[in-house]
Amino acid sequence: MPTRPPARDRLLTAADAVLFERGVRTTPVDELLRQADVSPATMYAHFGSKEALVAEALRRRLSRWQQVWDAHVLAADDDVSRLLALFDALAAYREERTARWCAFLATAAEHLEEGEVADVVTADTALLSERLLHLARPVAGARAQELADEVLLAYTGTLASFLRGTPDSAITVGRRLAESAARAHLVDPASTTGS
Amino acid sequence: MPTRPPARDRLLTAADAVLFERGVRTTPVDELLRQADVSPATMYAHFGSKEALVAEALRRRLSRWQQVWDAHVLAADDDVSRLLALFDALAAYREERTARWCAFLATAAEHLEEGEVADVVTADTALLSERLLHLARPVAGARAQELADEVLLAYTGTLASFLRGTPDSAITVGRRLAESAARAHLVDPASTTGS
DNA sequence: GTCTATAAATCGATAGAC
DNA sequence: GTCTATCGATTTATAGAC
Repeated sequence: MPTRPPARDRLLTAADAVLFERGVRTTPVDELLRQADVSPATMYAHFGSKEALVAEALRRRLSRWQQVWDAHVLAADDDVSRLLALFDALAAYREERTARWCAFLATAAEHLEEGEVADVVTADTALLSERLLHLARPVAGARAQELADEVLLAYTGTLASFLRGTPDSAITVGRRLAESAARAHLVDPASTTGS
Repeated sequence: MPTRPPARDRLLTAADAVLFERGVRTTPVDELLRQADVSPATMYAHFGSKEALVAEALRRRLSRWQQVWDAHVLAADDDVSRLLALFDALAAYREERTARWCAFLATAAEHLEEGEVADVVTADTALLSERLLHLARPVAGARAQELADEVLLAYTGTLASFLRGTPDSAITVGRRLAESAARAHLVDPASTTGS
């Protein structure tokens, strides 16, 4: 018979499930403790603060998200598809993890202060910027930065669209927008200068 | 000599200045009272709750934003420019009012519950959807809905990009993305069917 | 209409025992 | 490592006087 996971894991599981659906600031520590069936003292023994628990949950999210994105980039078979794999990965990721919109942007919106949590949010943006620039290079050459900026904005727009009550169609629209941008760079002769 | 504005106006001014820069939930009523130099009792006599004050501040924002957008649409002199005036209006609006990203999306992100506040957020999205569909009609004809969706997503992406620390370049990138989408529809013969 | 003072509730974190 | 009980701070909202 299956052993019950340790308190630390139960806390992280509960945090991941509730925090980014109900909101980080909106969810009291109490709620996490109830869902994980853990006492306050145990939680503070493991993490030291709510902030630290949130940061650890976010780091796990970022790590998993990176994996999913990687897999979809590898599965794609041409340069444009690899660039747009971001949107396919998003669709897949949203099926395995629940979140109202984007855990990182949501946390950025709620936490102005600097600290451990803000660092993970920054790391997410850095990951997106670097990888998109890399993936845009074969498509747009010397103008890769421009294209990467456009794809990141379309991706960010897709995520924020969920706040407007838009259903999954936002992924389709965002992908289409990014595809238009990619094609615009493909037919542009100046863009292949650096390839 | 200038008469001091009544307490109600001072409260709304302070709310507009602080609430959407520091965050609605993050800003205590106390802070607004101090900035407006108004006592708690007076505030609750006028508005009844923090929620109601926030809602009124948001309604004023929406009203002013609509004015600015209108002016930029009227100033534009062709169909594509009128559609993209949204981004020029945003640039202008951001110079006269301070906000971390978008007052409406930020409020949507912080408030899950239904109520007065959520209604204003919904009204903002409805305003954008309806007007963009109208403005996209002359450009994309029967495919106006597709184009309107794309422009709204690019706009939403521009706003949310501010959370990533992107400076004003987000407006430029978003506008470029929307322009690509518009041009893609212009050269598409199927899109003018309904014009 | 506006004030001072305080109630009432919520929430993050700790003390001390097992 | 984990628990029960509680502290201390913060925050929304109200009571009662002027």
